[in-house]
Amino acid sequence: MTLKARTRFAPSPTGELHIGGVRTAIFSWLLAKHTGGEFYLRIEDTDQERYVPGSTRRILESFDWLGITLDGGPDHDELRTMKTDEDYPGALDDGEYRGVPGPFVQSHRLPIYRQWAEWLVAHGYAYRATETPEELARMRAEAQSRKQTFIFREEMRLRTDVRPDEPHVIRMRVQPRDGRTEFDDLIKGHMVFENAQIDDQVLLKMDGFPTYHLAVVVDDHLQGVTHVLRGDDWLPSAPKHVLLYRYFGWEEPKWAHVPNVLGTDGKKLSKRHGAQSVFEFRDQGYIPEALINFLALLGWAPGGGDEQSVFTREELIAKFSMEGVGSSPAVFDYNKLDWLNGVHIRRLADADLAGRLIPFLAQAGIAVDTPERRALLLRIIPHIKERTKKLTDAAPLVDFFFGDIQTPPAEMLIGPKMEQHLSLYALRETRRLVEAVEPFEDAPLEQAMRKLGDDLQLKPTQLFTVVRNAVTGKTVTPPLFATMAILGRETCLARLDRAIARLQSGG
RNA sequence: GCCCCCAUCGUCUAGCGGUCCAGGACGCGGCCCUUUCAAGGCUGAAACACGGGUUCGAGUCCCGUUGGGGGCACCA
Repeated sequence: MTLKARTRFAPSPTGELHIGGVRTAIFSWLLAKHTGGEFYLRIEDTDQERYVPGSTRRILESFDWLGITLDGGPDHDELRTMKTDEDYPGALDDGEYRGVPGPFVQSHRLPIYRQWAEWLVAHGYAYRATETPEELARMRAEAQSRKQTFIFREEMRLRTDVRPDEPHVIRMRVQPRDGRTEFDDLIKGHMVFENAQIDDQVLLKMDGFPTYHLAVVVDDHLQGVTHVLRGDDWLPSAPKHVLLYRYFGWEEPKWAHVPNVLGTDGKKLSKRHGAQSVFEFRDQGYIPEALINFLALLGWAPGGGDEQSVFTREELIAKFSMEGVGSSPAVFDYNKLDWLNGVHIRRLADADLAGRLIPFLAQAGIAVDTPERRALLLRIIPHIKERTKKLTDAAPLVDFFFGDIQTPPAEMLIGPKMEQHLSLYALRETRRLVEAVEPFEDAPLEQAMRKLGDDLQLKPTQLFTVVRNAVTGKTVTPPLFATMAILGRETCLARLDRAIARLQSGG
């Protein structure tokens, strides 16, 4: 039995939850759940400038929609006391869940970072500096003009007599200076970095906030994180974190730098490259089951000869392992997502699908707002399920059930390779049949219609096309006889009458 | 400029030295089923970036080249 993993997802509240980030979150969550451990959320709001009000709430809502439950994260109280009120109904009231200690919002942990930064100074692992961003930019530019890489070291300080009570930053002291820092990454393998390449990173900013580098290390340690999963764009700064763990004398977590998700253009997924928030996927009619399945497969495969590609959440949790995570970046493929979405839609129970469809139908102007209409939708579901790839596909398939139709133009009422009078005759005969069929159900209708087709010496396609178009006003519909049965005798008769009238006059 | 990562069909991938003239899935073509559209079944085309090694033997190990990506902030 593997040890229980505790993982976290630690976004900064700077906007919507992005699918690239979601995938990392999914891997983290799967790893935690696979081992029976915990997965929690931490909000990294240490950059006051980039803070976007409402994004924490949106992040919470995203996980809610995805069905990824958190074992820890900001509670109502904490959310309310953020820079802006970020309270979310789905958040829990407990101050601590499953033993993961909070607070979970970094701006609520400031004294902790200060304390550990001072600890580093006191123990010789960090020092105070006063260079302003402007001065640093100048130094950087100068180094560049001499074609040198700018790596900040304490002897470059403009002033060395920094007193603790004046404004300053705390920088880590990278040492040994000529050594190298090595660590093992679950995905990338053994990593070696020259310390000479690592700069004396600012750990505590002038405004009293920590930088990511300090905060992530302190929090991950204090909150018992066992596996650090994050995008591999963090790889170059990982040695700084490794060094900090060693300075503090803390046990290192397992590192896992997950390859990025690329856009179709081969570039890192970002706002400008077609990357989308989970809400956009939700609004486009994708269901969370499919999105999770798809994202999990982007970079992970069961391996060992297992060629399964459709997974439920539970199956993913059961089969996920870090060994299955690949080391190369993956391109987001909408074709496959669409297919998977269809697969998972087909797996939904009718009532479940109906419930998910209702908001999309409403969006399209189809109100399913009464028990009768709901029952109607439920009757239709079995016939549209396998025709629905995205929830947005349903509306055009069902609208003629819920409202009246435009009487189709005459040319639409003439069947393939048929004359007008023949089509008209077929329609009239169908009308008589519809009036008479008993019971007015799928099978009897089919039987009668097929016989009619034979009698008229029409191919099924010919007769059925004419009738379909007349009764639905569409050329693409669910299967005809079920459609007619659900529409009901009266509606079918009325529409046939109108079609007959149209064809009579339209000729 | 410096540092780092990556490299099997168009895409996601299996492959952890021989069982691979490279398997699966999406997509694409064809056929079947068929009242439209789907769904489903069968089937076809489609890949080990290149060059050196190591080895009896390399898609699999090593080095280099090329190509892609990422990082070099008091942003995460």
